[in-house]
Amino acid sequence: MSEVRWLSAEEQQVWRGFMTAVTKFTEHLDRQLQRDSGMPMAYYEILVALSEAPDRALRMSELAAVCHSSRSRLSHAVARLEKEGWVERRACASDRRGSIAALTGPGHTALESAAPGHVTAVREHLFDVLTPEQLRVLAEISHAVDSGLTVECAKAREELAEF
Amino acid sequence: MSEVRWLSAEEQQVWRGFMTAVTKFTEHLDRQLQRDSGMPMAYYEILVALSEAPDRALRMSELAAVCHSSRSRLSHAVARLEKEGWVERRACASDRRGSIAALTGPGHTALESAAPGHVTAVREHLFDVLTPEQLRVLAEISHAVDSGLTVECAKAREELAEF
DNA sequence: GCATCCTGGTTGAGGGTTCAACAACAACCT
DNA sequence: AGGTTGTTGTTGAACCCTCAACCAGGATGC
Repeated sequence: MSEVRWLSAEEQQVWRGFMTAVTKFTEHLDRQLQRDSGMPMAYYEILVALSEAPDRALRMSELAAVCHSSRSRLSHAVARLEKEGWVERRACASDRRGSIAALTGPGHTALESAAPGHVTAVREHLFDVLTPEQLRVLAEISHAVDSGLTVECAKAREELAEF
Repeated sequence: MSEVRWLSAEEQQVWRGFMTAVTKFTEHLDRQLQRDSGMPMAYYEILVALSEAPDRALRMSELAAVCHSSRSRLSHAVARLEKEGWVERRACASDRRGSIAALTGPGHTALESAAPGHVTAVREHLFDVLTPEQLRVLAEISHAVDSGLTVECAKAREELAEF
């Protein structure tokens, strides 16, 4: 084990500022969606993913990949969305293990009525407060962080594969 | 009500990339801390806040403000931390409603043993993957988003005050 | 064919968060 | 003093997520 590379004072400031902003931002979006449309953001994203898929339907595992969600989480979520009448489950023809989640009519309606408020919140609190240059860099940053984590996952898989 | 300003294709790309990165990043940190130290990140931040306070103690409401947490959440969290033996509650001398949360010895030890792993994860997946210029802009962005939300809160309070 | 392993999906328990309701106290005003 | 209002903190129910365990079904090897 090598020495821990602690954060400098400036780094701590950036770090805390970043976490504060992200926390407040996502909490704001989540609360807006919950209050105005009765669904958490994770569920909104499931509906969006389904609405954009061919036939508005996806296999559970594909849906999980698109939403960056665990299979377990998705299973619970779809159960809840099904009870709400927004999604229905179908059997998968080609693989009898498979389960297909499909957006229903009411589900599509719910999504359409939730979208304006959500998009407005995103625009007002993200796009409206940033300059084009900051947005450009934000895209870079997101990409860098994301691939940093993807590399991490690949490394973890490699380590597992060593045995 | 005016028209909804929908996101353009480029904006959607930035938005989704950003959310993906943030989600994966925070989930990674949370999992690391939970796995290696048995606490979620929210609890780590409570311990940090206490450790930096005079006498390693803070009133619940101040602690909530520092941690950007609701009073309810903090109350539940401190109850759990107390059961763990990491925090203890004391009465507040100047205000009999008040409750003071204080870091215990074991709590400080737990924090010290959790810190290296957490800081390392933050460094590896945030600071190491960004250029100094990107970090500078990230600080700007965080500040802009944060004050955008703070303005929002002030506006909400004003509206309430109109009645 | 069949044993083994892997994948897709679900389930239940445990824990964290939110929200609304509440109790206790402080502050203020008359 | 006494009533009203505001603040502090807690509680319980409902909900969501995580983790580990599990079942069913495909895939691979012999």
